[in-house]
Amino acid sequence: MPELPEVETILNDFLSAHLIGTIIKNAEVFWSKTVGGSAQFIKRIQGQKFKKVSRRGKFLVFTLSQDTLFVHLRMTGKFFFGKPNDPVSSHERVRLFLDDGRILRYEDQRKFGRFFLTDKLEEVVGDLGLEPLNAEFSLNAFKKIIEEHPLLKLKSFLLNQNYIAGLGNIYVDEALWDAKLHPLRTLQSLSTQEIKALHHAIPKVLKLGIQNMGTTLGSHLANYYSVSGRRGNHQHQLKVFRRNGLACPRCGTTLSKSRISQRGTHFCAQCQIIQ
DNA sequence: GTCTATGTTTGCGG
DNA sequence: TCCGCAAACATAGA
Repeated sequence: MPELPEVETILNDFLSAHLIGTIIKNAEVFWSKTVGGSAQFIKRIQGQKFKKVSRRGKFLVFTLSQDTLFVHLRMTGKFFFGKPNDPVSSHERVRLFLDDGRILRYEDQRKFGRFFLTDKLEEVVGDLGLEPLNAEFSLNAFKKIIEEHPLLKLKSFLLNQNYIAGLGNIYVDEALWDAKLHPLRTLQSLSTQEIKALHHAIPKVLKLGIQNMGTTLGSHLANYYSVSGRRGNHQHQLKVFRRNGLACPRCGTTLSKSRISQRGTHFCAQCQIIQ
Protein backbone atom coordinates (compact mmCIF):
# COMPACT_ATOMS: atom_id res chain seq x y z
CA MET A 1 0.00 0.00 0.00
CA PRO A 2 2.24 2.80 1.12
CA GLU A 3 4.56 4.29 -1.43
CA LEU A 4 7.10 7.06 -0.83
CA PRO A 5 4.60 9.87 -0.01
CA GLU A 6 2.71 7.70 2.47
CA VAL A 7 5.92 6.56 4.18
CA GLU A 8 7.12 10.15 4.33
CA THR A 9 3.82 11.17 5.96
CA ILE A 10 4.19 8.40 8.53
CA LEU A 11 7.74 9.54 9.22
CA ASN A 12 6.54 13.09 9.82
CA ASP A 13 3.91 11.77 12.22
CA PHE A 14 6.60 9.96 14.21
CA LEU A 15 8.56 13.20 14.48
CA SER A 16 5.48 15.09 15.70
CA ALA A 17 4.69 12.33 18.17
CA HIS A 18 8.16 12.65 19.74
CA LEU A 19 9.18 9.08 19.21
CA ILE A 20 12.83 10.14 19.27
CA GLY A 21 14.39 9.70 22.69
CA THR A 22 12.03 6.99 23.91
CA ILE A 23 13.44 3.65 24.99
CA ILE A 24 11.94 0.28 24.06
CA LYS A 25 11.40 -1.48 27.36
CA ASN A 26 9.84 -4.61 25.93
CA ALA A 27 8.22 -6.04 22.81
CA GLU A 28 5.45 -8.49 22.00
CA VAL A 29 5.15 -10.31 18.70
CA PHE A 30 1.91 -11.91 17.54
CA TRP A 31 3.10 -13.02 14.11
CA SER A 32 6.66 -14.24 14.19
CA LYS A 33 7.34 -13.91 10.46
CA THR A 34 6.87 -10.15 10.64
CA VAL A 35 10.10 -9.80 12.61
CA GLY A 36 11.92 -12.92 11.37
CA GLY A 37 11.80 -14.81 14.66
CA SER A 38 10.17 -13.32 17.73
CA ALA A 39 12.45 -14.51 20.54
CA GLN A 40 15.65 -13.07 19.13
CA PHE A 41 13.90 -9.91 17.95
CA ILE A 42 12.51 -9.20 21.41
CA LYS A 43 15.80 -9.92 23.10
CA ARG A 44 17.74 -7.76 20.68
CA ILE A 45 15.46 -4.71 20.65
CA GLN A 46 14.95 -4.48 24.41
CA GLY A 47 16.64 -1.45 25.96
CA GLN A 48 17.41 0.28 22.66
CA LYS A 49 16.60 3.96 22.25
CA PHE A 50 15.09 5.66 19.20
CA LYS A 51 17.82 8.02 18.00
CA LYS A 52 16.49 8.99 14.59
CA VAL A 53 13.65 8.23 12.17
CA SER A 54 14.13 8.53 8.43
CA ARG A 55 13.12 6.96 5.13
CA ARG A 56 14.89 5.11 2.34
CA GLY A 57 12.66 4.30 -0.61
CA LYS A 58 9.55 2.78 0.93
CA PHE A 59 11.42 1.68 4.07
CA LEU A 60 10.94 3.40 7.40
CA VAL A 61 14.35 3.59 9.04
CA PHE A 62 14.52 3.74 12.83
CA THR A 63 18.06 4.35 14.02
CA LEU A 64 18.38 2.80 17.48
CA SER A 65 21.22 2.92 19.97
CA GLN A 66 22.88 -0.27 18.72
CA ASP A 67 20.99 -1.38 15.61
CA THR A 68 18.78 -0.05 12.87
CA LEU A 69 15.18 -1.17 12.59
CA PHE A 70 13.97 -1.16 8.99
CA VAL A 71 10.25 -1.56 8.44
CA HIS A 72 8.63 -2.20 5.09
CA LEU A 73 4.85 -1.88 5.31
CA ARG A 74 4.19 -3.67 2.00
CA MET A 75 0.44 -3.62 1.38
CA THR A 76 -1.35 -3.15 4.67
CA GLY A 77 1.15 -2.45 7.45
CA LYS A 78 0.37 0.45 9.77
CA PHE A 79 1.61 1.95 13.02
CA PHE A 80 -0.28 3.75 15.77
CA PHE A 81 0.19 4.54 19.44
CA GLY A 82 -1.78 2.95 22.25
CA LYS A 83 -1.73 2.12 25.93
CA PRO A 84 -0.24 -1.03 27.48
CA ASN A 85 -3.57 -2.59 28.41
CA ASP A 86 -5.21 -2.07 25.01
CA PRO A 87 -6.65 -5.40 23.85
CA VAL A 88 -4.73 -7.04 21.03
CA SER A 89 -6.58 -6.36 17.78
CA SER A 90 -7.24 -9.04 15.21
CA HIS A 91 -4.48 -8.01 12.80
CA GLU A 92 -1.97 -6.76 15.34
CA ARG A 93 1.45 -8.32 14.71
CA VAL A 94 3.89 -6.43 16.95
CA ARG A 95 3.82 -4.01 19.86
CA LEU A 96 6.71 -2.10 21.37
CA PHE A 97 6.43 -0.91 24.97
CA LEU A 98 8.04 2.50 25.40
CA ASP A 99 9.51 3.95 28.58
CA ASP A 100 7.14 6.94 28.46
CA GLY A 101 4.13 4.67 28.97
CA ARG A 102 2.96 4.51 25.37
CA ILE A 103 3.02 1.42 23.21
CA LEU A 104 3.76 1.50 19.52
CA ARG A 105 1.36 -0.94 17.86
CA TYR A 106 1.81 -2.48 14.41
CA GLU A 107 -1.12 -3.94 12.47
CA ASP A 108 -0.86 -5.72 9.16
CA GLN A 109 -3.90 -7.42 7.74
CA ARG A 110 -2.12 -9.26 4.94
CA LYS A 111 1.03 -10.08 6.90
CA PHE A 112 3.38 -9.05 4.09
CA GLY A 113 5.08 -6.26 6.04
CA ARG A 114 8.53 -6.97 7.47
CA PHE A 115 10.77 -5.70 10.28
CA PHE A 116 14.54 -6.03 9.89
CA LEU A 117 16.58 -5.38 13.02
CA THR A 118 20.24 -5.32 12.09
CA ASP A 119 23.52 -3.44 12.22
CA LYS A 120 24.29 -4.37 8.62
CA LEU A 121 22.40 -1.71 6.73
CA GLU A 122 23.55 -2.78 3.31
CA GLU A 123 21.84 -6.14 3.63
CA VAL A 124 18.47 -4.44 3.71
CA VAL A 125 18.75 -1.33 1.57
CA GLY A 126 22.01 -1.88 -0.30
CA ASP A 127 20.38 -2.61 -3.65
CA LEU A 128 17.94 0.30 -3.61
CA GLY A 129 18.19 2.82 -6.43
CA LEU A 130 18.13 6.60 -6.52
CA GLU A 131 16.15 8.65 -4.01
CA PRO A 132 13.88 10.63 -6.31
CA LEU A 133 13.60 13.62 -3.96
CA ASN A 134 17.32 13.97 -3.31
CA ALA A 135 19.94 15.82 -5.31
CA GLU A 136 21.37 12.47 -6.44
CA PHE A 137 18.32 12.15 -8.71
CA SER A 138 19.91 14.38 -11.32
CA LEU A 139 18.98 14.37 -14.98
CA ASN A 140 22.34 12.83 -15.79
CA ALA A 141 21.99 10.04 -13.24
CA PHE A 142 18.48 9.35 -14.55
CA LYS A 143 19.69 9.28 -18.17
CA LYS A 144 22.46 6.91 -17.20
CA ILE A 145 20.19 4.24 -15.69
CA ILE A 146 17.82 4.60 -18.64
CA GLU A 147 20.66 3.96 -21.06
CA GLU A 148 21.69 0.88 -19.11
CA HIS A 149 18.32 -0.81 -19.71
CA PRO A 150 17.26 0.03 -23.25
CA LEU A 151 14.73 -2.77 -23.63
CA LEU A 152 12.82 -2.29 -20.40
CA LYS A 153 9.28 -0.96 -20.55
CA LEU A 154 8.59 2.25 -18.64
CA LYS A 155 6.09 0.69 -16.26
CA SER A 156 8.35 -2.13 -15.10
CA PHE A 157 11.36 0.19 -15.00
CA LEU A 158 9.66 2.68 -12.70
CA LEU A 159 8.26 -0.03 -10.43
CA ASN A 160 11.70 -1.58 -9.92
CA GLN A 161 13.15 -0.31 -6.64
CA ASN A 162 16.72 -1.03 -7.76
CA TYR A 163 16.61 1.84 -10.25
CA ILE A 164 14.52 4.46 -8.47
CA ALA A 165 13.37 3.80 -4.91
CA GLY A 166 9.94 4.72 -3.65
CA LEU A 167 7.58 4.68 -6.61
CA GLY A 168 4.69 2.20 -6.58
CA ASN A 169 1.73 1.52 -8.79
CA ILE A 170 -0.16 4.75 -8.05
CA TYR A 171 2.63 7.24 -8.52
CA VAL A 172 4.08 5.41 -11.54
CA ASP A 173 0.77 5.77 -13.37
CA GLU A 174 0.52 9.40 -12.29
CA ALA A 175 4.07 10.24 -13.37
CA LEU A 176 3.65 8.60 -16.78
CA TRP A 177 0.44 10.51 -17.38
CA ASP A 178 2.10 13.76 -16.34
CA ALA A 179 4.99 13.14 -18.74
CA LYS A 180 2.58 12.01 -21.50
CA LEU A 181 4.31 8.66 -21.90
CA HIS A 182 2.68 5.29 -22.53
CA PRO A 183 3.62 2.65 -19.90
CA LEU A 184 4.68 0.17 -22.59
CA ARG A 185 7.25 2.46 -24.22
CA THR A 186 10.76 1.03 -24.09
CA LEU A 187 13.50 3.12 -22.52
CA GLN A 188 15.48 3.21 -25.74
CA SER A 189 12.53 4.81 -27.53
CA LEU A 190 12.58 7.89 -25.30
CA SER A 191 13.76 11.18 -26.74
CA THR A 192 15.84 13.57 -24.66
CA GLN A 193 12.78 15.77 -24.21
CA GLU A 194 10.70 12.83 -23.01
CA ILE A 195 13.37 11.82 -20.51
CA LYS A 196 13.38 15.38 -19.21
CA ALA A 197 9.61 15.37 -18.89
CA LEU A 198 9.65 12.14 -16.91
CA HIS A 199 12.54 13.31 -14.74
CA HIS A 200 10.45 16.37 -13.92
CA ALA A 201 7.20 14.44 -13.40
CA ILE A 202 8.51 11.93 -10.84
CA PRO A 203 9.40 14.37 -8.03
CA LYS A 204 6.39 16.46 -8.97
CA VAL A 205 3.82 13.72 -8.33
CA LEU A 206 5.63 12.51 -5.21
CA LYS A 207 5.78 15.98 -3.68
CA LEU A 208 2.12 16.53 -4.43
CA GLY A 209 1.34 13.25 -2.69
CA ILE A 210 3.34 14.33 0.37
CA GLN A 211 1.60 17.73 0.43
CA ASN A 212 -1.72 15.90 0.53
CA MET A 213 -0.43 13.51 3.19
CA GLY A 214 -0.63 10.45 1.00
CA THR A 215 -3.30 8.46 -0.79
CA THR A 216 -5.96 6.45 1.02
CA LEU A 217 -7.98 4.32 -1.37
CA GLY A 218 -11.33 2.81 -0.51
CA SER A 219 -12.98 3.10 2.86
CA HIS A 220 -12.00 0.10 4.93
CA LEU A 221 -9.34 0.00 7.59
CA ALA A 222 -6.86 -2.11 5.66
CA ASN A 223 -6.12 0.93 3.55
CA TYR A 224 -3.52 3.54 4.30
CA TYR A 225 -3.72 5.58 7.47
CA SER A 226 -0.95 7.64 9.02
CA VAL A 227 0.27 7.04 12.57
CA SER A 228 -2.15 9.63 13.90
CA GLY A 229 -5.04 7.80 12.24
CA ARG A 230 -5.53 10.37 9.50
CA ARG A 231 -6.54 9.30 6.04
CA GLY A 232 -4.59 10.78 3.16
CA ASN A 233 -6.17 13.32 0.82
CA HIS A 234 -4.30 12.65 -2.35
CA GLN A 235 -6.87 10.21 -3.76
CA HIS A 236 -8.95 13.26 -4.67
CA GLN A 237 -6.09 14.72 -6.71
CA LEU A 238 -5.17 11.65 -8.75
CA LYS A 239 -5.27 12.27 -12.48
CA VAL A 240 -5.48 8.70 -13.81
CA PHE A 241 -5.13 6.10 -11.08
CA ARG A 242 -8.46 4.27 -10.58
CA ARG A 243 -10.09 6.80 -12.87
CA ASN A 244 -10.62 4.46 -15.80
CA GLY A 245 -13.91 5.21 -17.51
CA LEU A 246 -13.68 8.87 -16.47
CA ALA A 247 -12.44 11.74 -18.60
CA CYS A 248 -8.74 12.53 -18.94
CA PRO A 249 -8.24 15.83 -17.08
CA ARG A 250 -6.04 17.04 -19.93
CA CYS A 251 -7.84 16.06 -23.12
CA GLY A 252 -11.22 14.64 -22.09
CA THR A 253 -10.69 11.22 -23.61
CA THR A 254 -12.04 8.31 -21.56
CA LEU A 255 -9.18 6.89 -19.49
CA SER A 256 -8.11 3.27 -20.06
CA LYS A 257 -7.04 0.50 -17.75
CA SER A 258 -5.15 -2.64 -18.65
CA ARG A 259 -2.76 -5.10 -17.12
CA ILE A 260 0.87 -4.13 -17.65
CA SER A 261 3.79 -5.64 -15.74
CA GLN A 262 1.24 -7.68 -13.77
CA ARG A 263 -0.29 -4.53 -12.35
CA GLY A 264 -3.50 -2.67 -13.04
CA THR A 265 -2.31 0.24 -15.19
CA HIS A 266 -4.23 3.44 -15.88
CA PHE A 267 -3.50 5.80 -18.73
CA CYS A 268 -4.93 8.06 -21.40
CA ALA A 269 -4.74 6.38 -24.78
CA GLN A 270 -4.98 9.79 -26.42
CA CYS A 271 -2.22 11.78 -24.73
CA GLN A 272 0.06 8.89 -23.81
CA ILE A 273 0.84 7.60 -27.28
CA ILE A 274 2.76 4.38 -27.86
CA GLN A 275 4.48 5.40 -31.13
C1' DG B 1 -19.95 -20.56 -2.91
C1' DT B 2 -16.65 -18.94 -6.74
C1' DC B 3 -13.77 -15.89 -9.05
C1' DT B 4 -11.14 -11.58 -9.32
C1' DA B 5 -8.73 -7.83 -7.65
C1' DT B 6 -5.74 -5.35 -4.25
C1' DG B 7 -1.47 -0.09 -3.11
C1' DT B 8 4.55 -4.92 -2.68
C1' DT B 9 8.44 -7.71 -3.29
C1' DT B 10 11.08 -11.87 -4.32
C1' DG B 11 12.46 -15.84 -6.75
C1' DC B 12 11.96 -19.07 -10.44
C1' DG B 13 11.75 -20.65 -15.23
C1' DG B 14 11.81 -19.67 -20.11
C1' DT C 1 18.38 -9.02 -20.06
C1' DC C 2 13.67 -9.17 -19.75
C1' DC C 3 9.10 -11.13 -18.90
C1' DG C 4 5.43 -13.67 -16.75
C1' DC C 5 3.97 -16.25 -13.05
C1' DA C 6 3.45 -17.74 -8.28
C1' DA C 7 3.79 -16.99 -3.61
C1' DA C 8 3.64 -14.57 0.89
C1' DC C 9 -1.89 -13.58 2.92
C1' DA C 10 -6.66 -11.51 3.90
C1' DT C 11 -10.67 -9.44 2.47
C1' DA C 12 -14.13 -7.12 -0.43
C1' DG C 13 -16.97 -7.09 -4.27
C1' DA C 14 -19.11 -8.95 -8.47
